[in-house]
Amino acid sequence: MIAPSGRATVHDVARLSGVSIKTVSRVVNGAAEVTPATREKVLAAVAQLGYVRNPVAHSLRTGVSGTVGVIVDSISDSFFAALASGIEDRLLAAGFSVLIGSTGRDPVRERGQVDRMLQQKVAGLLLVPNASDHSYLPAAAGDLPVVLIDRSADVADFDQVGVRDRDGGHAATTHLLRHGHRRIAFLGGTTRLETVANRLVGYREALAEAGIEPDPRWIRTDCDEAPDARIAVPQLLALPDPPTAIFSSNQHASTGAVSVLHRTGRTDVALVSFGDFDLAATISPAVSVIHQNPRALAETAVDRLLQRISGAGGPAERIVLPVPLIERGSGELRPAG
Amino acid sequence: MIAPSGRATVHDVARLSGVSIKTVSRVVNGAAEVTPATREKVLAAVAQLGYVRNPVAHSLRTGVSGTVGVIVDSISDSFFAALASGIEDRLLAAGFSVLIGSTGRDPVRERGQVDRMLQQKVAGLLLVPNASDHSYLPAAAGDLPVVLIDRSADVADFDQVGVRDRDGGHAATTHLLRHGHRRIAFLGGTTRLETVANRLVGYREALAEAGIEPDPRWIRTDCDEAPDARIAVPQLLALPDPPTAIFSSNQHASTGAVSVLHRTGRTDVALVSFGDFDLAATISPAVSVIHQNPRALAETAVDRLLQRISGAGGPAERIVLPVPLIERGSGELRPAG
DNA sequence: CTGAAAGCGCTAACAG
DNA sequence: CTGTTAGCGCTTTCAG
Repeated sequence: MIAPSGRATVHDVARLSGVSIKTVSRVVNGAAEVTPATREKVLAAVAQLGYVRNPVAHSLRTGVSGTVGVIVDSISDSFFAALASGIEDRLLAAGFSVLIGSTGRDPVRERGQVDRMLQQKVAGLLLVPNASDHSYLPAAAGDLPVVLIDRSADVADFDQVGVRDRDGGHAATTHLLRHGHRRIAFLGGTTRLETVANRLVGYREALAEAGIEPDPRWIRTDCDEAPDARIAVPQLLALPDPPTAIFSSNQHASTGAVSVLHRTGRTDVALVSFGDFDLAATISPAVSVIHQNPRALAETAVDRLLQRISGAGGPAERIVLPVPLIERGSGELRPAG
Repeated sequence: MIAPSGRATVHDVARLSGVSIKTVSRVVNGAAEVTPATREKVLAAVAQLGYVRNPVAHSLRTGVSGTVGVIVDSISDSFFAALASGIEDRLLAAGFSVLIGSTGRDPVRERGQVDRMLQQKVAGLLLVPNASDHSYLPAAAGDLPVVLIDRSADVADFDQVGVRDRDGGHAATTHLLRHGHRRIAFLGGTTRLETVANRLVGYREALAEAGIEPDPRWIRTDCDEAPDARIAVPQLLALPDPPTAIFSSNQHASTGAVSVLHRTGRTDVALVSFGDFDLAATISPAVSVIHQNPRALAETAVDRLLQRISGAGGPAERIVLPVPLIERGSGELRPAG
């Protein structure tokens, strides 16, 4: 007969096993100095009562909990959803619970989420920071382990794991150049996000290496969402000397671009997307992508956070993951004529 | 000068405002019986110290927290991601934090997530139950508010909010029949999930009303994921008298079906998808869907949970949301010939 | 209307 | 190696 979890307390276990509550605590927490015999007795009582440590009391006493806070732009966005999912899997395996929050890219909401999680005494924080002032973070976090994901904040004190944005932008653009394109458009969101800015730098560098000075009208940094791209792409294609290829630097712009290209029968326009998306591999032509692997990002970030939580120190580190180019067809199209 | 949140305690506030900690507690919790004058003094001290109630201590003392547990099949699945996102938005607005967990449709993992959340003393639980035994739930949950989402469990004690699965299946099939189809395939996952089973019932009923006895081979209940559908659809189309239309009862099967239809040039096959998905509206032909609105589901479920948390009783209720049919093209294709 | 004291369940000193 | 005592920050009898 197992009692409902969480009902029995250390006192119950102590009484049943005939030891003091401290000894119970020691056994439960795996402290070394307990006689095997006593340990057995306690463990038997624990099993019999179905005793589970009350995490709330534990947290109040120790000041930390078995919960990690995760803060992303949006939970429904496929990239962040995959990221959050990877994080949850790995944290669960390590015995942690996940407190989740979204910012909607609103700095005020982000701040609120951070504060809320700090109050909950999370054991660590995984944060995708917005493009905004983060000077509050070091003081707010104190010595709480924090790992920044994807983007970095404007403070240097934290571990950060991201991807080679600039390399990805460079590789995508070079790939299109190699397939004969000279007029290549850039689609992306606000360059206030360093990731976007870096992808744009990679694009510019690749063009410069090919001796190409991009027409400013090719560069659209107003495409944060799919509908933006559905407006931008037709405008690009209506230019006097229209681009024959597009490097889309985020998945939303990519899906917008794909949909409008398909709808207008312009599937001859080459396309490389930074970030994979649903159906990218199966529409025709399939979309070539720079693969920003959210699960790898998740695992790397969690592992780093767990290191920190377990006290492994060292200075703040910046881990940068490579982003392979996956050829699927759309990026290998050659310009007409 | 505001102190870092969470630092000051009731004692600090009491000392500064010259009252007892109990009075501070009363003011902070909005209890009625405090003199306006004292209240002002306390509030001033609270503001000055940047006092924020320690939720952990509060939770230990009261037995509940300001956190709600949310358990879904998968965080990365677009439907559940949208659902979780809607839940988070609405709970945040109500001042609650969100503890999230996924089950991967594994009953053991589900049980573990539920237990973990109960231990954390969540204020309520939002659960998408798997097709499995839930007899443990009533005892485990005790009087904790629980709202089931999308699917119901095999126990009757809980509120549940879902959609009209059978109506949706019926409407989708009838829609295809009206456009001249007689041979309509059903694509779906395991009928152990009541939602799938009900959609299938709707499909069968609609066919029966049209005097059609479906060929058993038209009915594929082995399509839980996109790749399954990519295998099933070509097999369906290779039948002697192949279906001219498909009712796909989940988004994954739908994306799989779409991709294989496009790749094989069979975009003449009519398709209605239960559940919307990315790009459904913008590929060609655009995919007609039965719209299973995850945000509406989220809001309804959260509202019901908040009612329960605030003590509004009443017997367990089953709330069923309608699912409109959105015509986009693929569902209005007529059979060839 | 307000305060003193007890205790939620746990862990950390400090003795024994 | 083990037990006693105190206290994390909060709410809550029960007096005043």
